[in-house]
Amino acid sequence: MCIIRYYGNVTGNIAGNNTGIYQMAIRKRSVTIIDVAEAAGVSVSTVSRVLNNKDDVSVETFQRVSQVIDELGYSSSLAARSMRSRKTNVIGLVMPDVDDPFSVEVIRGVNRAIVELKYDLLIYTNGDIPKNISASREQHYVTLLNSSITDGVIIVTPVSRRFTSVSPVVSVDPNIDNPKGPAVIATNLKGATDAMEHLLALGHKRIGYIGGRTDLLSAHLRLDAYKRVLDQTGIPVEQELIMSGDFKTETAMKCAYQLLSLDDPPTAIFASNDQSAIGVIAVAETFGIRIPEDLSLVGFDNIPEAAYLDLTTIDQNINEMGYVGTKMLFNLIQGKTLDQVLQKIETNLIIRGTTRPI
Amino acid sequence: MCIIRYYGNVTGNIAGNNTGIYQMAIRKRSVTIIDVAEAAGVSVSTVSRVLNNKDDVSVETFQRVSQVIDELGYSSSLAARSMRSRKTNVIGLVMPDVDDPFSVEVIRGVNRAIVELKYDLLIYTNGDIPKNISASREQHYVTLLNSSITDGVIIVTPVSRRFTSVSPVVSVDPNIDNPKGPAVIATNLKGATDAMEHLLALGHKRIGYIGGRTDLLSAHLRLDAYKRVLDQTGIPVEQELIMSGDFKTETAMKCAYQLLSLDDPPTAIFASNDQSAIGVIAVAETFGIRIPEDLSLVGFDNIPEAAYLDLTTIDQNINEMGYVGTKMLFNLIQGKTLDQVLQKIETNLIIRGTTRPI
DNA sequence: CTGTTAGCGCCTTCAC
DNA sequence: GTGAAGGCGCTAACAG
Repeated sequence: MCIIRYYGNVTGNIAGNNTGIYQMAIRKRSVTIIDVAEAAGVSVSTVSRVLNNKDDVSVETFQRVSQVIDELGYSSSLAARSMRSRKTNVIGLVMPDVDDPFSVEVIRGVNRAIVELKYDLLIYTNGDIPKNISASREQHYVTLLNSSITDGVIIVTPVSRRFTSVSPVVSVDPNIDNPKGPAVIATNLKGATDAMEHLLALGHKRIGYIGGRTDLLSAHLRLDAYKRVLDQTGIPVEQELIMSGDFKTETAMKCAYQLLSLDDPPTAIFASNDQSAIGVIAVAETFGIRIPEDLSLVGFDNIPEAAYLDLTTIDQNINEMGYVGTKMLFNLIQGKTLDQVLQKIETNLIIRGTTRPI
Repeated sequence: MCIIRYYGNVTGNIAGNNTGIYQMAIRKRSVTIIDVAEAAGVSVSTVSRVLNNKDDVSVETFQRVSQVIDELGYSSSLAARSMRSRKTNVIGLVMPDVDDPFSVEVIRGVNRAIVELKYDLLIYTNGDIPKNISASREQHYVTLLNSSITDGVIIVTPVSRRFTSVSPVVSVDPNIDNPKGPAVIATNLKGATDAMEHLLALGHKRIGYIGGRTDLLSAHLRLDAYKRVLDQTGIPVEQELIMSGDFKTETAMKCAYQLLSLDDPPTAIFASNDQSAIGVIAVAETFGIRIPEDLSLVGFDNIPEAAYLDLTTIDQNINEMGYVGTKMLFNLIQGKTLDQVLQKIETNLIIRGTTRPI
């Protein structure tokens, strides 16, 4: 008849767990739906109805329960809620690394969509996924969120081709050729081609290249474009002009150092991302090489810093990728079919001050 | 005897819910502990023991179960898990807005600590908390995470003085004078004082000020410092030199416009944050006013962009604030007592190229 | 319109 | 060393 609750009440507790002594009998707990029900003198299901704005509750009851909820500062447990109903109104974002301009831009784009769609956002990261990434770990994160607390997840630069999941999964900038699931993909080939053609149009013939992380598809595609464009123009591809970086400024500095130390140094450098380009700028300065007078430079990504540095680059619309991905996910959650399972986001050449005719 | 499962199996499902027709009988579900138990020919409790590394399981059983877990790609439901046991190994971060340099820096700091502590991070945001912030909403987010899926949460720039929560809560840069709970606080007064003294030391006497969001404590403290330093130096505080901004570049541009349009314009401007300083730079340019030749400029925060702009500013060590806050939270979760409930993070004056003697 | 009942997936006693 | 039973907080079906 009467529901017995074994737990003590704790408010404003800010210290750690004091389990150990009263382990079993007294345990901290927060206000539950039962507390609300008792206080309002109704059943739990009625409270649940109020919580979920069902319309089969009398106005009077609704108000009374609402008031009690307010007074008790009650807020339903996400865990319990999502265990019963598949609908949580939050979407998940699995990030390889939150400490990276690319990721931050994706977050911004996702966030923009979230606000529009009136969803909540849960970003999941273990801080250094990239260092030990694998398909199974990715699957783990997806399962963690999707089988529990989110209505769907967006995963950024995944290596997996497909995911097993109860709820929809959208990949943003997947790290494989032909993802099986819905994905937002960048046009790396076109972007890199544009960059190269821009340099060639300016009359550059000796063009250095600083590569990106070899485990990333985008890096390969950009290098492919570099080679292909040279090939098509009849300019020989020279190994000494191709450096292998890792998308980081520091490594790019070493690459730039090598390139600029060549007997016949390049008159232009295509850095496979903006952070690498930043490394080139730094090194060029120490060499007394002026940009763009002595050296033209093109980056890739168009991260916010690029504008400050007046860097010519390829805008990858990273923000838009997050935005579009979220919209796709939303449609899937709604049970709609996608017009485009693979959504391409166009790149744009942004000509700024680091390139000029030879 | 035999456990009957009413659900169908679905793998690699990427489309939306197809409930509606078989609503009750067939529902998508992921691999559960029961599936693992059946496949391994043991009971669920045994699987649970393996999952939690209990030592009362025979090596043989342990291995067999582990293998099945791998094969099935099973991963326990965060929701269900955290409903039974208080330990989830993930900490929560409640952000006012992920689309903001300050927030991004805090995330980076938290992330750094997370990696060290081998915890997982769940960042929660509804995208536009600042627009409708209130103590009750904050409490809502804290409860949402803490009563469910995290072992503790960090909340950034909260307005609440205290939180009711089962697990520990640490405030970072709280938006109130004397927070009741553990908090990491910036030394806004000292920082702003340093900025002003730097300008005075350079010989500036007419110093303009661009304020921040009036709902933020930090903005008030910085303004206080501005006035106090002038007072102590015997320079009259002039209202026409004090503009009220909102920490945003656009608004700061209007303020800068007004300041520079004065009959007797200031020779220096102290912008209450770097984003405001960026606005000043933009407007000064349109006025043909050179920085630092004609106008000295100091910002506050030292966001990454500040370095590119060669902006003299106050480094608030935002990153460190997130890091320290996370460490504090960790200690609380471990049940330890804090040496310092209020942890101050010192500010530093970073002199760059936007200030010089008058 | 409201209460009762039955689990969601998991962990934790308590038996054996 | 292992299994059975109960319940965490909640929602959804079914009665009334």
